[in-house]
Amino acid sequence: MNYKDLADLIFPDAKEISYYEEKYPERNLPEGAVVSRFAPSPTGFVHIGGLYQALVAKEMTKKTSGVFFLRVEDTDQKREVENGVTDIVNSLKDFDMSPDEGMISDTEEIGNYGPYKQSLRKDIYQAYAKYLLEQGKAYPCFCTSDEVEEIRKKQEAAKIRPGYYGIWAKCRNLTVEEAAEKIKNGDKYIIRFKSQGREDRKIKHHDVIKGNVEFPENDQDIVIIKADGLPTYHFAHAIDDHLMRTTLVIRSDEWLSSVPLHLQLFHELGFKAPKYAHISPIMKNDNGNKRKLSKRKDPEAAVSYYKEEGIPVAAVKEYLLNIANSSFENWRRANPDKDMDEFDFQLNKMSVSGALFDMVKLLDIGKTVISKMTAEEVYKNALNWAKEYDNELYEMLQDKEYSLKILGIERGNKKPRKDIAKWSDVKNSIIYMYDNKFFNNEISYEYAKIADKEEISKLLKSYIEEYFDINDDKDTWFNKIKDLAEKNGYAREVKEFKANPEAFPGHVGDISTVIRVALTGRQNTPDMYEIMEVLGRDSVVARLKKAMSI
RNA sequence: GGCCCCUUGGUCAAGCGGUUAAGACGCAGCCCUCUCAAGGCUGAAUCAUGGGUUCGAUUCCCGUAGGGGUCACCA
Repeated sequence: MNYKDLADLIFPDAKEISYYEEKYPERNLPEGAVVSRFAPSPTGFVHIGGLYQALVAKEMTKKTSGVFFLRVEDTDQKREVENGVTDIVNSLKDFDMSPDEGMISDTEEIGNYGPYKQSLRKDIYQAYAKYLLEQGKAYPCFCTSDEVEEIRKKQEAAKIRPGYYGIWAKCRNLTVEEAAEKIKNGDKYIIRFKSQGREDRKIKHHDVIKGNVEFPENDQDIVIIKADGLPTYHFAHAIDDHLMRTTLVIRSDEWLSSVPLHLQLFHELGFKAPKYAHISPIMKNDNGNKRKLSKRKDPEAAVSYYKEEGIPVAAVKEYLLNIANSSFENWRRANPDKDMDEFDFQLNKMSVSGALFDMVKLLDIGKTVISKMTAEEVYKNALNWAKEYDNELYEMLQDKEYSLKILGIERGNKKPRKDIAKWSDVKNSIIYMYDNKFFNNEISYEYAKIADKEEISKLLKSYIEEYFDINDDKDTWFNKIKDLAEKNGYAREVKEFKANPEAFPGHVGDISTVIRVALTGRQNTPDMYEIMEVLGRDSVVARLKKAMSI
């Protein structure tokens, strides 16, 4: 009995690997095209770090006219979550990052290199496991988890490196006959890789982001096929990224220390290894310590959070791109109106250490992004968001024509208004413009310098009766407010007041504040002239009269 | 603990043997201004630490400290 016989005994039905090698040929792509992927596990919501990786992969493939595909790594059925795949697909879609190839729904996929769901690739992994078995590069291991645990305890007690390797790898030296007998006996087993590595030798590796790194060789006989017949991550990674012809593996840097193993696997399998780019995770400050953004503790770790909060998709992507290549923001300043895809993304410019997540900066980008949109675009996005997350806003926006006018205030000019960072800000910034909201809500008129009720009433009455005309142009309109100020003993100009503050009870700005508060219930608003224009004569008068009556 | 990686203002960071050590967010002040948001200007604030190497170290080397990762039939 030889290795081949043992392999046949274990995987009698597996195909020859040449079948798969022919089925998934080299891709026919232009020189330098990058094939990369996003390969998450469907274990819950998509993490912002995942989106970050996907964005980087997408940038690299787009830049080189390559292929970006989505592969679902569902080899751990215990951890799998309902709708896991759908969540992943939808999250990518939400950020306009759908893959060129791979899963496009829970069950559908596009592309010629599938299946793109690992649980559907069992026969492929087994074929390659059989191939390794035939060559004596893998072997069945009959150790129970208790036994493996036992070994580890001994190692710990003796203070030696833990693991299943060398002399500790009990099943490694079982003869083919012994193994076959156990199998025929019905003993449970898994398949291990028979490592030829030596811990006292180093391997050098160049990571596209981390640069040159040096590790001891891998000498662990890691599991490649689990008891359920599915592969472990390491084995699946080697098989899939080879067969799917991945040229660049972009993944979180927690994988960096597995590189020696992966390289070894590629080598023993006769595959050409891809390039690796290990990305530093996005961190968070937790009582002075940096830690990864955590699914459990940090709501902002979930990409769904950004959708719920209404943070614009473009803002999230630009922020992420900014973390990835800090030169992006300089480029953005120089090219405020270009599409972010025109930025020349450089993988090797990525930071080797993890960045702290900065919500304040993200929101600042959000403000800029929204300030550059047309009223129509703001309307569309806000409506879209409100439909799902804010009924009241959704109702308000039903009057499209009027909403557009409000959203158009101080927009589209050279220095557009920059006060909305996310869609959930919209309601608060426009609600007072709707008469049905304004008159039906309790208004707390908080005046500032001029706070005497009689004085306010007098001023407002005078303004309505003697000055206010909805048809005035802006200069006339403001001159009239100045007239109003002057007539009542206030300084006509702010400068005049500042030069001689004792001479006046206040100035034109204070008068404006009185009108503004009466008109909107707020001390701070966008340009009051535009507000009056949008509100229209009747509403302005009604509002001012209401304020007088209180 | 072993192995590996990292360390420039509060944050993201440029830098790659000689610089007044960019820029952005945030912060403070001023200007503009009918308020606010912006915008303009100005400012405070950084090379973890100890040794080397060198005419000269933020930059190169070693140590120390701190941080992160990894050591599963999880990915």
